[in-house]
Amino acid sequence: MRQFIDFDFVEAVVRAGSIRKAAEDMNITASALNRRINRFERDFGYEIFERLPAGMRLNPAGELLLEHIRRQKSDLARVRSQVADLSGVRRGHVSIACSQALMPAFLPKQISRYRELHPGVTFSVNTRDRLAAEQELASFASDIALVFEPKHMADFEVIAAISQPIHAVMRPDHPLARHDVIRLRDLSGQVLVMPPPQFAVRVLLDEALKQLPYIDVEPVLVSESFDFMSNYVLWEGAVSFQFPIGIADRAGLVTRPVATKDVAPGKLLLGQMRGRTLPVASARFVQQLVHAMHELSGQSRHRVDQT
Amino acid sequence: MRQFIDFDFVEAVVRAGSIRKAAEDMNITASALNRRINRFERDFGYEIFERLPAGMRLNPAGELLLEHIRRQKSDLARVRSQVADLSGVRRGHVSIACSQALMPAFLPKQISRYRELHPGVTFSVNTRDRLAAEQELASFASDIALVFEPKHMADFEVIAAISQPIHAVMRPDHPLARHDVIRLRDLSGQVLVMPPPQFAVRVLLDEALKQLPYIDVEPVLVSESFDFMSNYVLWEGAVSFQFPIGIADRAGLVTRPVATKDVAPGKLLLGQMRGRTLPVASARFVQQLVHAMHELSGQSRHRVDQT
DNA sequence: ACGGGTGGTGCAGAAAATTCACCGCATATC
DNA sequence: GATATGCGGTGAATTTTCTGCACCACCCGT
Repeated sequence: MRQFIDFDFVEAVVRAGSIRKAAEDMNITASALNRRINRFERDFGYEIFERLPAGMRLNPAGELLLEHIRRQKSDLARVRSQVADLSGVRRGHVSIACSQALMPAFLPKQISRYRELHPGVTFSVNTRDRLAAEQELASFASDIALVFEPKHMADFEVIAAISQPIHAVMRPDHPLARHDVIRLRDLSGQVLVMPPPQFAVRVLLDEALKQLPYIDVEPVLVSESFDFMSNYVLWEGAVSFQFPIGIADRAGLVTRPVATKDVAPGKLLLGQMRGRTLPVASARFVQQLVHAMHELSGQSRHRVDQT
Repeated sequence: MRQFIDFDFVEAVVRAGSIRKAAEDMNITASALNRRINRFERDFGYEIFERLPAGMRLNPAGELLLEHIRRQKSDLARVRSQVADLSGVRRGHVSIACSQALMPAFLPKQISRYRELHPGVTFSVNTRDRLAAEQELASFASDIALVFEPKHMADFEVIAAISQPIHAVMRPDHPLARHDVIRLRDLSGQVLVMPPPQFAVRVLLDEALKQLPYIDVEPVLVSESFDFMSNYVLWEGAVSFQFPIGIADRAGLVTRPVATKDVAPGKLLLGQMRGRTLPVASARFVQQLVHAMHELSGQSRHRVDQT
């Protein structure tokens, strides 16, 4: 879009930190960029950059403006997507920030199902922790987020939530595999594999273990990758943990729920930027996700009731 | 702002209905305007105008885009006002759509008081009925609305509300002037002056009169102008009606409240476009209005309690 | 058939943006 | 303390973009 070229230049300067670097990024002379920025500030009525010897930094006014620019662009994208929908083209792009557990099965399945209906829609999916996901929503870098136990920030609007009891992952020949439900005390003395302390699975486990200080449970292996942890369990007869939504059916591994009276279930939250109107494609996909989550929630509740 | 020139041109074409007329309005050649519009549509990716033999009309995509343009401009104005506030300039503009009753005393007083603190802030005030006021909010033509008994539409967000018992307006020598409170039955046989049926005062009176069909009350004079009605009462010994907020102290006229058990009081509502973040100047003025309305409500309630 | 309205186009000249060459300045570096 | 490097800013020439003019094809009501 021709009109937002000045906005683009402002953003480039913010990113690069100096006019000369930004000019190089944008394939333009520093001189020309300098003039554009100065003219823009004159038009806008206020300076938006601090001129430091080392380069340019946004001042508070600039921060406000940058926020406006981002909101504005995002809104235009929404309008364009609605217009596309109007002419029956069904195009668009959906960007998602989510936690690891959605990667093995849930999101691939949902996205492929959605693309069967609307092949014109493209996706970007990135793993982000609770905090990073929320920041991406706030900066309009992602449309929707799907994370466990996010710190509830003001800008995070929860669209749907489901409860996910933690499951233990092990080989079929593991002694605990005979249990239908794993109690916390069963873990005493077992070889355990866990994610680092800030991960939702670990937070919930640690919280529960604080109640039973006499039990000896220390992970022998800590990793940020659930994929790696699952693979490791195949080799040493160890026990790993994961939310059921993150468990891909894999030969050689079985999963057993951990009793929810021992360990509180994790909350998976689907969220967006508060007050934002999502583009058509994203809004549709959110609808599908909400539906899928409700189904899942019904199933898991059913399973829990059986135990 | 340099960047929104294309938006301005689009709006001009929408207003004028044809490129040639719009070109004249914008002091530019039709040829140049035509190119701009075509280039814009090419950049945007979709046609936004229908080319008719008679001229140009927005298509649905264009409607969507126009809405975006308006929202966008309004948001930029808000950002600019916030920035101005940041640098301590205290500038800005407040546009108000309100009913007649606010014109004689309330708004002049409030605006002058506000401008004593912030002389840099300018105002525009227009009388609008309930429906038109809400439409102005929705199209961002007005920041705030102050109307009686608006039809509650989805986009109208009520910020504050006060109750206003209807008052009768008459000369001091009128027989009813001896009463402290006017009962509905007292009006029987009097010479009455009323606004047309859609006005809030009239709606409330008609509603009350339906309960007492045996009373003979028909206005001898109907006018849309409360100012005119008040003036007329000075000449013929008639009775007119108005909300107390709309009554300017005027020599030769007295007002008496109509008993609220006979006629329901009117509701004066202060509102804005739902979900919108108002510019700093408007937001401040709204705060002042809310305060003033609360004070007024306290007074009137006090007065009502006395009766 | 006509006159007045519409949007659209080729081309020459006007206007605006970009480039290139510099300047002054503050900060690192030796 | 001299030097080198990076920064933002400016003047003049050049390139790109845009505008204005004349004109076309079209539709409509008379």
